[in-house]
Amino acid sequence: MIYNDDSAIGKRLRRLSHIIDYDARRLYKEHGIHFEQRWFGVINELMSNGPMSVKELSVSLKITHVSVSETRKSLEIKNYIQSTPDKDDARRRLLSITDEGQLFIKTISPIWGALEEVSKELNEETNNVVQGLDKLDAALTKTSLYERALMKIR
Amino acid sequence: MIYNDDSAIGKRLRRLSHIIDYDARRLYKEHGIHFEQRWFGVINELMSNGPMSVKELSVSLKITHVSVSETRKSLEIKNYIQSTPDKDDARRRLLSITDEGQLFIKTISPIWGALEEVSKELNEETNNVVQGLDKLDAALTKTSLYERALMKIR
DNA sequence: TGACAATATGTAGGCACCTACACATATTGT
DNA sequence: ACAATATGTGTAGGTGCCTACATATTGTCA
Repeated sequence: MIYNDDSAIGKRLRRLSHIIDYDARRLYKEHGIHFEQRWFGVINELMSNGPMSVKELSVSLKITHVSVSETRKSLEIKNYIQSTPDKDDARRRLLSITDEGQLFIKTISPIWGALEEVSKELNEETNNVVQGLDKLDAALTKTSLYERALMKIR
Repeated sequence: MIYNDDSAIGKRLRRLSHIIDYDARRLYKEHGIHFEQRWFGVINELMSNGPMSVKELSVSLKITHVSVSETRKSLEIKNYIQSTPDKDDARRRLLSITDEGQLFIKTISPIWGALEEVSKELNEETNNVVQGLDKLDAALTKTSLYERALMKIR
């Protein structure tokens, strides 16, 4: 008996995300730029929406507040963003891009532009794999893999 | 300017693989079984092909020998597999499943069976997302994301 | 209004993978 | 035959995400 279970999907997802992350990192590196993939979402959101809290970012990026918090820290150390306590709610910190961050964005925008084109190209070459991934996301949101498996076992 | 580059693909891949890994882990856990996702490939290969070396496993699983080596160690600690030096080549270690490993496989096979069904179900609900992922893999193998991006920049 | 629940953020530790490097053993070419 | 090279495996450390837990602040309602 040879199994070919969801790890067939999970495995592919893992492999591809690592390949893409690695190649993107290499691209920045070869251009003499230190850029961490996880920065992208936060920078992009702040760029388009202005100041946002950790929680807000975690919702729109669909990752945990913990990840956002860690990313915030690394971006703040680099001085690309800053965080100020919200006066109306002392629990929240409002993150925003610094002037240095703006400069950094200018530096990397040619790379972002290139990657965006590549993204489109790849999606075309794969018969819209993005749509398939979104369907997978929706399917799992509706009924989780855990629930689905439980039903099969019983 | 709002970018929506390959991180749009990379991000989705990362998110989905984490969701799937987490849910699968939860499934084992709730059945009182400690199972690590990374074990699946190695166990499955050894099950269907008999003893294999670290290198051979890394090739057929399309992961690095380092990952296989780490997985080997954890499976060996659990006493689910054993490794013996190859007499014809002292550099190689041949990995094989132990009797205890066989028993363990019996324990988890209902779960593997369920997950396999779920996998098929999900692939149907997503218009064959697996095919899309394989196309993405092939596209990136032919011309890497790095190369593609370089061409766009110049 | 004051205890209890909800919310926002942070820290510690885990997971599955990776590269860079180190080491031992085999293979090759002159 | 033996130095140079290739191959198999292992360790150290990194990446981006996660859960579980801790802490501080805010909101709620008897």
